[in-house]
Amino acid sequence: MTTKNNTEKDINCPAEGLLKSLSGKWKAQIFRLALNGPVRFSSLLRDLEGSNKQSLSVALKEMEEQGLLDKIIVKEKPLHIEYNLSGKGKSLVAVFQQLELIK
Amino acid sequence: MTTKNNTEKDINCPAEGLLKSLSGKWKAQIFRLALNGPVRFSSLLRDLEGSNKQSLSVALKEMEEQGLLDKIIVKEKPLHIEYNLSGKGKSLVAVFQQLELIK
DNA sequence: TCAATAAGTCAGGAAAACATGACCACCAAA
DNA sequence: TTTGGTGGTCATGTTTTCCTGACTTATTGA
Repeated sequence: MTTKNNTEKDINCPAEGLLKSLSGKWKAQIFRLALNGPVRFSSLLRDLEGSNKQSLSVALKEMEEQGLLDKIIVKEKPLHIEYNLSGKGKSLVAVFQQLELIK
Repeated sequence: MTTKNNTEKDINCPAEGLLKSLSGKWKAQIFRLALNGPVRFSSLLRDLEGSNKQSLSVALKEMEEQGLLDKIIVKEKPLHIEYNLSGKGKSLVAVFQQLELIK
């Protein structure tokens, strides 16, 4: 149940999976903030007005599963968790930049 | 009410609008079919298994509003309506091709 | 030891998206 | 003049997604 719908549709349209992986109320914004450096659960909760723990938790988990974010446990001083844009995530940046030109 | 959510979010993230414009159960598939030439309401209904009038109607309307599809009334022989990929729609193709490479 | 911060989970409800079936208007062929 | 195709709308119901509030575990600074 980690990844679910690898149905016929994904075969028909490879882009659909990626598209789905960024649909949802908070994912694009999380992605955007992650561009500026590692993001953290609690700071996202603060920065994304109107967001909530549950939704962010789910979004982060899914983005991690889809390989867009890397979750790393920082064992230093205040011991916390960071989410970083993965290689795959970074490769999406170019796509988004193209997208922004279209408007 | 033709275009609705030009809220702060769109200002923060120009790509989000486009992203949203292709989220939804049928839009990617409609887009895909529209690549091969004009699509029609009734043929979409036939070709997209599991689809229904209501959902297609809404999807087509939104894609039209977002400027991805052009709705044209063909006044010839059987008098029908065609949906064609607009210029903006076509410029998205390159983006999708890039997207497919990421997988 | 107490309170705070960080990062969550869980049950439940509200809201949004999607599907169903009935219906409608227009046109054309039989 | 009724049957069939095309392109829908509308009311309603189901399903999915999202939000809320209560609770949890671990770490840490006072």
